[in-house]
Amino acid sequence: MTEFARPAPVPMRDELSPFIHLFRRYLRQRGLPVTQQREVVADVIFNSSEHLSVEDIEARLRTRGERIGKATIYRTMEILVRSGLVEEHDFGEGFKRYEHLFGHQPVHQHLICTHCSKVTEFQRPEIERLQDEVALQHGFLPTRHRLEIYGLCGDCQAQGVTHDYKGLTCPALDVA
Amino acid sequence: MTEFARPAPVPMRDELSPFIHLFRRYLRQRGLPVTQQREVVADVIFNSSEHLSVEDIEARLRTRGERIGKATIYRTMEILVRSGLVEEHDFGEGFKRYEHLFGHQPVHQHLICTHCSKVTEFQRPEIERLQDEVALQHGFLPTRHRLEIYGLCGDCQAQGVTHDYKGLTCPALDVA
DNA sequence: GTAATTGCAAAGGATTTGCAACAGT
DNA sequence: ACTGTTGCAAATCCTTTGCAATTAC
Repeated sequence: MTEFARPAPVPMRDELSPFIHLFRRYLRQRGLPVTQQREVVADVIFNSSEHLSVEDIEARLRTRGERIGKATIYRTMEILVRSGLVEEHDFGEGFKRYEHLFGHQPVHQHLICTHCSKVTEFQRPEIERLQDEVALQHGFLPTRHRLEIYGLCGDCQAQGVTHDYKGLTCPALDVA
Repeated sequence: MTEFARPAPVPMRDELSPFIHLFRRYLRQRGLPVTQQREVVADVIFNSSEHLSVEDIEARLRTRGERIGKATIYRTMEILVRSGLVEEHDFGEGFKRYEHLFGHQPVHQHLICTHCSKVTEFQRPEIERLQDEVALQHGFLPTRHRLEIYGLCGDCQAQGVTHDYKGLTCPALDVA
């Protein structure tokens, strides 16, 4: 039941995200071949508003009937990140996640549910100021920052999920 | 020249960090054996004000003349984190770093040099407020947050180091 | 046609796990 | 004595890399 005829195993160029043009343009500017694999991988990212792992991307490609090697996905992500069209995240899960930068605030932060891994974005412009202030105080030349808040999302709370043990340990408070 | 007689290959109990008592106490409370390996590994962390990787810890153990398996270090770090005496960090380097929590502000943030990996700590209490505010707005139940600022430390700037390409890409700005 | 990409499988690095020998209580 | 730990090696997970076949230009 995993393999059966799909309407359009190879998606038509016209059905790809309009943002694909930006990626094609970037590739041409660098003299890099615009391959079908690169287009489809980029399209998966461009069509998702989530923070996808390489495994997620693979799964969506499979759903589309595409069979693209994992190495190609990794190599394409590298180019996409370098192009500035996609951002790489490491939420401490042991693997990376990717997010396109269209329709987002140019700088934003993340709320990460430690139970269901859902990621919600928010923006607090004062972080930018704070970064510059702190950097100045320490003679630091800042390039980027990351603010992440971990906890339980509303859905998980509604389902009665309680906190993991994280932070709930009882540190020994006085010397024995 | 790596192997020669060391004064005290096995450190005496009395020379261990006074904080070791806290760890012993934690272990006893749980009915876990207080082993020499656990004590020495904990002592390495307790005696360093840096953010150590498992490899760093191994190196320091070697310097002390201790020969402790990597698996034991990993297993001990797990207990130390659970005890609340040590905090685990993931600065996106592909491995974890550990820091003890004595003599630190209970909550603090990090400045990370992308060139020499030096970590500087700072504290901005307003982050706490911000976390709670943002969480409230999104129906989130926060447990912890992380604010990290990446860039070049003063030393590296003084040595004439310039930024990596990170953030210096030129995203295609208009549709082709 | 030529140069770069693809896909596979092997390599790599960090971390984990299985298991027999061993240490702590 | 009994239970849990240690250390080694093998296994696992994510990611990178080498190389012959293939594709873009």
